[in-house]
Amino acid sequence: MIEQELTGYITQAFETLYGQQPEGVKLETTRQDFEGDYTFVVFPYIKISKKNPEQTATEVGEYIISNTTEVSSFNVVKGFLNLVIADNYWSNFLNAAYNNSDFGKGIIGKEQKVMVEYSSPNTNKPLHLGHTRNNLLGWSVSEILKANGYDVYKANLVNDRGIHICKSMIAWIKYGNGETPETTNTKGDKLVGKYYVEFEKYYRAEVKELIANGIIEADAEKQAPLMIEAQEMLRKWEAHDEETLRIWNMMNGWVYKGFEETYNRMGVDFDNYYYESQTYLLGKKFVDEGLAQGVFYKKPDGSVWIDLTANGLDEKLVLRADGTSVYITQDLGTAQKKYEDVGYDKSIYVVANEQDYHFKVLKLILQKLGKPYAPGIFHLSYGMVDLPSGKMKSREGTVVDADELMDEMVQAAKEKTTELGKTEGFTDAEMNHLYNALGMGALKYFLLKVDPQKRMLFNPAESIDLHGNTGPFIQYTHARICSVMRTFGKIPQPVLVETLDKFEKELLALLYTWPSIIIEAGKLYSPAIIANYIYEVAKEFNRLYHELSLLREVDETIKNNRLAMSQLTANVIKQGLNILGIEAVERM
RNA sequence: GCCUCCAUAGCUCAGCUGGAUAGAGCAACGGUUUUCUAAACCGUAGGCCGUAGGUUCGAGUCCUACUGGGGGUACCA
Repeated sequence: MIEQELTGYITQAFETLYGQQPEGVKLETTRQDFEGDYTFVVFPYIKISKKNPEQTATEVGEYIISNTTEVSSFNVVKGFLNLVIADNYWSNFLNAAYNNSDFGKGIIGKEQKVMVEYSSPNTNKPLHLGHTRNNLLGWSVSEILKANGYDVYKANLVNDRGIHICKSMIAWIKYGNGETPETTNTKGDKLVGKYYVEFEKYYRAEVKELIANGIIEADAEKQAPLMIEAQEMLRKWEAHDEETLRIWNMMNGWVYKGFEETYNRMGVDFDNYYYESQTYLLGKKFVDEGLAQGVFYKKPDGSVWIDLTANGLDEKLVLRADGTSVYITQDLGTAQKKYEDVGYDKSIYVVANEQDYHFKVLKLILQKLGKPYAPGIFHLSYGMVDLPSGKMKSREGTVVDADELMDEMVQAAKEKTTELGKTEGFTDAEMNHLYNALGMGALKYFLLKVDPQKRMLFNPAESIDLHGNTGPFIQYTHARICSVMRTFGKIPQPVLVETLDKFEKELLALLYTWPSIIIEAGKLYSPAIIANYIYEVAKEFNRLYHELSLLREVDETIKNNRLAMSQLTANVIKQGLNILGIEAVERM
């Protein structure tokens, strides 16, 4: 990388000029308004030079000019030394990157296995906007890690047992009249979700009545007959009651079929599935292990705890007095199972930030138990999605359903495409494919361009916009380049040159950073970094496209180079879009 | 109460390990097409970076306090 070479030269310059090496020399990219590509800030080093900032910068600049070939000129503004990289350096880069089919691909993760758990839905209701962010994030982070050379396993931990499932089952038994997805022509997850809401409705009515009879709310919530029934059903489930298991299997089956459809449409997939109904028992052997090691302790009632107060946390229950496991017990077991399955070096959990405490505890317990895989555990904590109307609550039905959301986005893309009327010669199938690619592109980009850690606001009107910093804008830029290439009809070949136009140089300098962008996105597990970068690339290209001619350029060398860098731009955009799960269409 | 995350333009977001005059998109206003795709490009306007201190040659970025908001602190998952 050029930056390392430059820092080396700067260190050399100090050594020769002032007889001492500066520590930790850093370079930054020069701000737009100044001339130059890289900037060295001399303020921290004037102690070494014992000269004023301007003088120091000038001397270092002169040394670099006369001792290197990469830097063609420099200028000094106050204590800032701006270095201009020679045009032929960028020309060389174009040549090298253009002929390197692996350009952008990293090797940091070579020989390392990483498991990414995401989605992890409950099977009592359909997927909504929050899951959509989770799914897209998890899938995209997996792609980023692959691009960094990791061996990636995508895992889904299906939350298929518990009181919430029983609620849907009770409501279906009581009020369902034997309805099935087939008889009602409803997606399975939607049907089950409908009964979850039904349960809540009848249950609330019962609670209200009890309160009217003078019972306080907290007690009413426990005493309501429906709740007692649900708990009874959970006990039956744990006791392997045949009829309960039959209904449970049947209704979960409906849900899985529905989820599969949604996942397919969203373009996400999994390599390993884990079911909580199977993993909830796995944690129990940890309990014995922890007790034996003295990491856990038993209270008189028989419940098992871990004291984390020394780590600034609380005491945490790991096993109930009746011997049943809790959330954390199950997750301990699952972590172990995953490790046995793939032997991961890293294990990423894509789970909302409301679980921060849980994962802190999980990792800490595994560390205390001396598990070799504990240090590799990382909770990718992402922010919730808010609506302009406030928070989403599934029990109250104020959610944005994932399927409906996708429908709306695709519909909006269809309307816009029809309005622009550029799809002459498309078959109906191609047309539908395009609407889908654009609608999903808009949705995915909208959700992924925001830093995962931040909570975000989902404004439907804004998400449907296809201009500016959006997926379709980037897709458009790609399609535009493809169109030029179709007209050109050949594969352009770059030619080494000594001088470049300002726009060409800026585009090349931006493309030059692509490999480091992939590395950074991998370190931070952030698709947003990829999204913002390809947006910059698209904007920079559109600027060049507007200012300079490609096919109309008369100088053959310049024309070839411009086309080659256009092609390289398209390649980078395509790679970036694909990492986000967005299709790079060739016509739109 | 305690813990934790967040606060940047009217709105949605960038701003890398502290560096020069804080950047985009949307919305508003104005301009660019005798066609290499205008889903584009250019311009105008819009900011005491929540408040107050501190560290530093230098702070949106680091530290402290405060204000406002989210989440957590369950023998729910």
